[in-house]
Amino acid sequence: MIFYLELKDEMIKMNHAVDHPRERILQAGIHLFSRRGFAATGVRELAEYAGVNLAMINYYYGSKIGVLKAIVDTFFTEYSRTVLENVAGEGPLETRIENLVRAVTRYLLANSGMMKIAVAEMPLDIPEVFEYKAQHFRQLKKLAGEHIVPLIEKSIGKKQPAEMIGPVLGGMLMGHFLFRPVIMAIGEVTLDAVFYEQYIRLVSHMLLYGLGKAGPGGRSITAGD
Amino acid sequence: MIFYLELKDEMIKMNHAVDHPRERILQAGIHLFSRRGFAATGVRELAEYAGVNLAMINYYYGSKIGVLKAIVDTFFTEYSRTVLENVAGEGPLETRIENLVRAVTRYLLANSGMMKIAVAEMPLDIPEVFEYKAQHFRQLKKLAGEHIVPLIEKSIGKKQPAEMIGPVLGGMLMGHFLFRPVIMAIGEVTLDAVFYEQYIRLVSHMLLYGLGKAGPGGRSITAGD
DNA sequence: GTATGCTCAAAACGTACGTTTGATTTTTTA
DNA sequence: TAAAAAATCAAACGTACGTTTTGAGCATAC
Repeated sequence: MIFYLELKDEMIKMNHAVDHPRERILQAGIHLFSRRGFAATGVRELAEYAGVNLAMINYYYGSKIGVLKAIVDTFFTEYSRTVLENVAGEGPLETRIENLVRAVTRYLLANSGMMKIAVAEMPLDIPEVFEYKAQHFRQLKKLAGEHIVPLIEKSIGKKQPAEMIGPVLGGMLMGHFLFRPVIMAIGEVTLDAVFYEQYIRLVSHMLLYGLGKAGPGGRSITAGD
Repeated sequence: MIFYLELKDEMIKMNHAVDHPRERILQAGIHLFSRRGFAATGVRELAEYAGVNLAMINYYYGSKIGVLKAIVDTFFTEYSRTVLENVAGEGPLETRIENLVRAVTRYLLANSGMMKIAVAEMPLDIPEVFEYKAQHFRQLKKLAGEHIVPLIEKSIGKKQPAEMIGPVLGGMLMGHFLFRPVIMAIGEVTLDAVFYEQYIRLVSHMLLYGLGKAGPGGRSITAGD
């Protein structure tokens, strides 16, 4: 369950925030926006799914877009924190990368709805929403510039803009979850814990060593380093 | 300009297919759906942007969703062909990967609107549309299984499901273009030909060698192979 | 020359949209 | 416990939606 301590002081006091209409609307928004799409989801549908009165949406969030902004805000905040907590530090590169991939994958697995909304469902033609997304993106770019770009430079030995590497990495990590509903529907693979453990190791390996032959142990690069 | 020879025989005969209302509607759909979103775009808005009469949309495509399906169909077909034409073959891995990244990047650069629609704007709650996407995804999965997975196995030495690698690769290549409008708005980097040449080399390198130290030349892995 | 296909403007179809209102109930405060 | 504040409700606001129909004008094909 997701908490939003920064939203309203009163929510901190409450011990059943999950049952609060405000939270119910948010969860309904995540569920419906990520499936039907933001524009295709009606406020009546949203209210019914949340089990609250129609007027409560505008009462708590001001507008339908207010719900969207709350979702996007939560996602980017939590995503940034997840990346930051796992990419910083001084341990060996292999450990840090695998921890990062594991943490981000687990977060996206638990919050793929929010991710889809944040990445794909934002109506960028609304200036207010666009600026909202740009603001969060600047944060992520700063994060990439401080922690990821140095790694790239060590590898390629050339300065690379943070605008390049952030989306590439993000897309790499998010790609699976954007297609997850379709992958599940095809049904030729079971998306269980075993799958994701293998997935995390695959992505970590690709991130560290790429497709190039890395030797039988899969770690020949660092072994000879 | 994009041609759709598979749509209708009559289009092949025409020498000004771009001016044809059918094509104008499709281009308008790509432009508007990718910016406002599919559900948020009205058919009157679509007709006006295309410069055709409102009734022409249903006349040619049956419904608003028909326009969407035509766009998605075109994208997946062209995307698959682009990947296939550049990943197959017997040349050195480095060359094939860089050619693949270059071709896909160029295609996505020219068709980022269609990509965004195909990846993000599909109303998956409509069974008909869902099945449409699943069908195309199966194709892509088969393609990945035949041409990409063998490369992975060479590197990691372990069988990996095609469902894993496809979306990871796709996300890696598409990530930048999903965020492109925001990147452009931030405006700290110019997305010109120079940028994309550097971008292609970065992604190719990451795909081949990852973030691991690849030596001063950036090719130490294959050099010692 | 008449049939067929294409394009148009305009109108109407019923439905659904996001938001607001004002009254009513519940909770908090003093 | 009485007054104030917050929360919840049903109903209505005007607008926009996707689609279909009408009837006319125009070109091309048989």
